[in-house]
Amino acid sequence: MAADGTTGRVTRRRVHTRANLLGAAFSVFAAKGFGHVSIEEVCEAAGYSRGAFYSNFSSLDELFFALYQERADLIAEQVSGALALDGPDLDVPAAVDRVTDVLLLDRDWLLVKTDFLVHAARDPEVAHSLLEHRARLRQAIAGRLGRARGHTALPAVLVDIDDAAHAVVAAYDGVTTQLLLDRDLEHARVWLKQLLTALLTDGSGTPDHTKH
Amino acid sequence: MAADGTTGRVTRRRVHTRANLLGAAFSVFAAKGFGHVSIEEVCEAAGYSRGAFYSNFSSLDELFFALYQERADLIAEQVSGALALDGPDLDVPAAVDRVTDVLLLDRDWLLVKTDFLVHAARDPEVAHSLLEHRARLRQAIAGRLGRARGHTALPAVLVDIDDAAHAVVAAYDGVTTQLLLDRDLEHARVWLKQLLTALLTDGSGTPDHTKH
DNA sequence: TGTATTGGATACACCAATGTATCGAAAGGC
DNA sequence: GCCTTTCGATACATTGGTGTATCCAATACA
Repeated sequence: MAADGTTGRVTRRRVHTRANLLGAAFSVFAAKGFGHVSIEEVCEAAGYSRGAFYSNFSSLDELFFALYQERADLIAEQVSGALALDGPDLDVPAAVDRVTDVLLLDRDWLLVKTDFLVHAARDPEVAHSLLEHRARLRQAIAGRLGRARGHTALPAVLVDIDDAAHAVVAAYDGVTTQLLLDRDLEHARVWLKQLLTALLTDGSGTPDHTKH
Repeated sequence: MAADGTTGRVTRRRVHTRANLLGAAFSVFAAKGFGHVSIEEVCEAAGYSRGAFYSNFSSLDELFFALYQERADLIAEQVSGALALDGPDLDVPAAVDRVTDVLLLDRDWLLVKTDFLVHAARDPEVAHSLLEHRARLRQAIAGRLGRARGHTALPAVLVDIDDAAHAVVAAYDGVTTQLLLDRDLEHARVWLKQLLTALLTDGSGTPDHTKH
């Protein structure tokens, strides 16, 4: 049998090999891009034979999907953690800093994520799952913004907290795109903070002149 | 000989078939994504044999690159046109509207462009050419913003016109990502305008309550 | 510890795509 | 309109990846 949820007997090395395959796949996908990767390459990188692969997954697509889910959950957790980290409210700039660091740290993840985006853009079902992940992120952000409200006034056009959260994600996506091309992580960090500040304050905030 | 610049003799149907191949490739790439497309598929879609392909290009990568260049130039022209369209200065909102329409109109182009991004992210040479294209866009935008200066004040954090142009592109990228997933063109248009307004004004602009 | 069961390796047949080499047919120069 | 050059079609050999079927080894449970 393949990777169906039914647990006929239990397993132990199975989960191990599955994890290894996923880990190796992550590296290979990041390096070559989904669509330029063969099942054999993944197996070789993980140190397994193709038999192991087909025992755990039924296709590359399935593995890719599982891989994305796993990592996306992890990131979502980290972001939530970074947002919840400080006290009951306030200190948006600090939160922005922490989130920025979490989101932009791992170039490999950005690559895989973008591959997945391209994949999802052509498959409504996959797209749905990605949209859900993004919704989760937005909720965490919106919740955090709600707690901080009153301290920082939003610009007139972003009255709605939900809109503000949307804007944050859009800024993140925009900066990600640039970062993928110029590989300038430091600049991306600064830049994302700058963007978020512009979006989340009404302009009367600290006129921070931390320029390139 | 293949596709070298040296014009031994002239041609005529050659340019025609080349254009056909590029056109067909655009559709096929948009539908399936680069990396899931074979040379044969492109040829079949264009109504040619593989001989024709190898006579005009030496690899799929080369064709993809040529395709991107062609379309990117076209878009850049359109954007410049839309920006230059109104008088010597002013009317940022109108310009925003026109540019928004140009940039988000063609889903197929967004798909191909994102594929190209993913491709470029792994190949510095390709990345360089994409960065140049983006720089051209930014220049056009910055120029336009310069002419409009004084009428709309930028937020404190975006003092530099160049930074503002950067922000516009980032907003575009961010909205593109969302649009690829939810396919809601109308919402994306509204949303991009909203974002740009938030970024390009100091918050004292029209409190436009055009909400979803 | 023995044994029923599962996990993964090996071997196989198969297909799809690639790149090349050759040839007939357009097209342009004269 | 002839003849040379170029373009593109066809045929071929080759490769690389896929999926399946079979078999041995590791593992859970008694």
